[in-house]
Amino acid sequence: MSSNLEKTYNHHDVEGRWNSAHWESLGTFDAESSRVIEGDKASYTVLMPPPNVTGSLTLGHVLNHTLQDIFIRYQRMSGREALWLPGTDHAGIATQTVVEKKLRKDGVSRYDLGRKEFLEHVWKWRDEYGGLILKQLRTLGISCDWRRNLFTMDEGASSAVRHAFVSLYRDGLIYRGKRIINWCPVSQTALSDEEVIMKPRKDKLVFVRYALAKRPGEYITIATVRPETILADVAIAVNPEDPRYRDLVGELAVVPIAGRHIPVIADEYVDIDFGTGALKITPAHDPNDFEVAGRHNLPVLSVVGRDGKMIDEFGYAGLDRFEARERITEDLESRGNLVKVEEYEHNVGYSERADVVVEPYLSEQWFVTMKPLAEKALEVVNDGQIRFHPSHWISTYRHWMENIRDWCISRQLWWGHRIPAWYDQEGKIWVAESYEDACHLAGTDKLVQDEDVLDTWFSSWLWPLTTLGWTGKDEDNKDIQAFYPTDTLVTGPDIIFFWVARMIMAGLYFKGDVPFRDVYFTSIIRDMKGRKLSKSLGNSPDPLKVIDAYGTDALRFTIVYIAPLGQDVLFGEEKCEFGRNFATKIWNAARLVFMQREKVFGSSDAFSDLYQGFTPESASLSDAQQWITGRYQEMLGSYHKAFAQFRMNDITRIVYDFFRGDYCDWYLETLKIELDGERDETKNRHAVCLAVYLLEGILKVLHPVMPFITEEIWHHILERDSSESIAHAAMPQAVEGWSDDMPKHFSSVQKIISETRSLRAVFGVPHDMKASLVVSAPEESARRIVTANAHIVTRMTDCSVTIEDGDLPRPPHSASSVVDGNELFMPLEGLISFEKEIARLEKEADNISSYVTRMEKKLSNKGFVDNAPDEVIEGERSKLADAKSNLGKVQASLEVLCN
RNA sequence: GGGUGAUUAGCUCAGUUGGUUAGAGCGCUACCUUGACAUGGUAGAGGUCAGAGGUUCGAAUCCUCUAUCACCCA
Repeated sequence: MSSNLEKTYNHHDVEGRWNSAHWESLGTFDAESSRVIEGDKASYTVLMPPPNVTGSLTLGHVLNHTLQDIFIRYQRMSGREALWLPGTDHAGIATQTVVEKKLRKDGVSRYDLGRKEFLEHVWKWRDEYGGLILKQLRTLGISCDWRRNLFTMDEGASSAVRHAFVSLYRDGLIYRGKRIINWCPVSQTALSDEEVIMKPRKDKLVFVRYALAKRPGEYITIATVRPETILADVAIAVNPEDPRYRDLVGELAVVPIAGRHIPVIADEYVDIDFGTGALKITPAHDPNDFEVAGRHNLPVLSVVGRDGKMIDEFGYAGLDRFEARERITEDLESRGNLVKVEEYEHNVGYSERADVVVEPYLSEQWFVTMKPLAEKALEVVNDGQIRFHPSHWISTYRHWMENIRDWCISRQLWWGHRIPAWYDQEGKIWVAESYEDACHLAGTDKLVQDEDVLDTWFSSWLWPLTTLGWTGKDEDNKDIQAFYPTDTLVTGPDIIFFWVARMIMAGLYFKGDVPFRDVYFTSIIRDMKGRKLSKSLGNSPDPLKVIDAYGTDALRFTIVYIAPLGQDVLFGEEKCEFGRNFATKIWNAARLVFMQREKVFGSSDAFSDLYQGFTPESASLSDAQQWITGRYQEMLGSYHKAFAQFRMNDITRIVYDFFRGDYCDWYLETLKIELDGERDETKNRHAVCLAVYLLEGILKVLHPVMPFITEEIWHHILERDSSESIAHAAMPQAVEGWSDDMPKHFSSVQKIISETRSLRAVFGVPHDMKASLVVSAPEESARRIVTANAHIVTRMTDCSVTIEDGDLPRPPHSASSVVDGNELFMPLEGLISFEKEIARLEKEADNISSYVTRMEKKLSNKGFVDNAPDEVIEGERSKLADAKSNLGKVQASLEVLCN
């Protein structure tokens, strides 16, 4: 006999036993293209969003990876060749920063070491610490094919990056140009627009007057939040429609401090209502000004350098830009140019990694032309080739795609994929996949490679291809044939532009097909006060500590249960009590079932022989058994439907409700009673088989969410080798029509039990006192059902049960109630103050009669009767009839009591 | 300024195409530890479904406006 479970559930034991190393050594979660190509299995592929190699496990990862694991395990159990592709990304800025910081402690800068030696340090760091996140992910019990783990800097992935760059360049979609880009003065690199976070910031709006060169004593006043860039002004612009300034257009203004003469120009870009309506134009330090300057053929002057310090010729050089701002404001005041200063709150761009204000900076950078890529990528989402869950993200995606700007992909870093572009001695650009190829093209070996590296996302956007072994060079390998396009992508909505959109572009461009079919956007996790989790707030719980305290299964279950599709999640560690309690409940329910199995079956073989061929269809079922089997079928139906609709938290809800509400609270209670009362060995054996059968079904549907505890209990159902896994068991399917055909007798028994318990409680019948219950049922069929289940009613209510036909006069001094047209009486002789019962019945009668009034009004409404569908009207009529009959019975009870 | 979403019990949230006397968990109250489980069981209290209009025989559900909050993009 498979032994019973330990008396108490210990998640450390169970989760230790079925750990990742165990399954990895067995290859349990490895997927093979041969089983798809040569076998007839359908494939199902999930791409892990590569966590940052510098990262450590967060609750966001927990939610995200749990969801991916749920999808992959569900599909694996549903018979598909399920491949989950893991990996990490090299996180250019973050990693380089971490390593530089470490070196700085030893007083060494990357420039001291030189590029080659610095990169050796980074690789060393990565080998030492980069595996942390992967190790932590394994504690989540996730079922990826770890053999295929990929790092974006691996040779295959790097080759793919070079290939992608070269193809895009040759197709004219990559170019190099001098543009205003977002510059991070701390990391000293360019950033893409997406890496800039807009944050509200309080600044001073400074009003400055510029003297007009040809009109002594006259001024034009502008408003700016960046007075330090006045030194780089090349014009003052006004709106051509603005009557205040019309006659000033064409005049020359004198730049304060700098003394330069600049023109007053007219441009529609200027907002008449902002500030004074006159705008200083500083093309080197503002992208919009840059465009204005372009339209008017104005020069471009810079006064802020790479490190955010001034580089002007007017005495501020070397000052930080914010310091210079203060100083210049003071100087403007002393020179009489300062008109006034206003407090001003506006949105300012900060660099994502270093959290400093980005500086618009004019420099030579590499860009990807996005428009042609975006058009196709938008099309496949618009026409449903790729589906978003929840679908409202389509609008955000569309908006971005329709207003897309070119992607700045060069970074002034050392850690990353070096741009495969070389310059010859004339400065001509040669783009090729290798130095040799470039020399060949250029006809010289005197080439110098571009110093910059590519944006990390330039490798991430190839992730659906590189994880399957695409290097850009070969024909499709077997993995690509079998597993591309992938199926489901689970990711946070915060990287919809960074990653999701760009992968779609890359998939279409390089492979001619979408990279995935469904994108599930996860919830964003916040703390109990609704604040974003952040290290600086100290409000992000350490998932490993939560796992230690509550168990992985508990955390996984809880976080999915509380994460509704498309809404933020408020997480507090203590919420995991919910999942932990649920796990304990499962454990204890299984123990009960196994105890009963031990009692009924003598030997392991006897049980296993009967159980292995057992189906509910093959047994003759009691009312309770029919009912629970029907409920099980309904549960399976809604479970699979929820999966098909990506309603992941409903899945946990559906299983939870069935298990607790139906299986434990009702069915297992009746099982105990039936096994106690029944002397028929065959019936008992069938009863146990059904209980185990349903338990096994529950374990299977729960397994994608709680892999550990379900594995453990599954191994106690039959003797199974530790190399076997429930992960490869077949997912149960609902039997068509089962629950429609099954009589629902037990439902009325449940109602009688609940009502009787309620009567006992409301009247305070002492729990240790056996009461008696009289069921007066007018229908013969109802009497039959109650009779058949009388022993269950008795045990579950602590009442002796008498069944009478409907003519029974009310027993004296009885509490009463009505269920499905049957009257329940509970004689309270000598126990209870009757006022209490009278009060209760009066309240009840009030409720019912107000309901009756409403229904009568509704049904006498001509509009309703004429317009509503017949079955609705029928339904309302029968509700009214039921209510009236209940009301009559309650009133009769009242009369009896009052007399 | 443009867009997206939210507002239901003290708290966190369900409520599937309009047709229930609006549900759950946590918390609260009362009672219950002899054999699965107190990380539990049974019963109970608690809601004008943000506000105002509208559509409809009928609105938590559809429409409009308002308020508050959150996020995204300028």
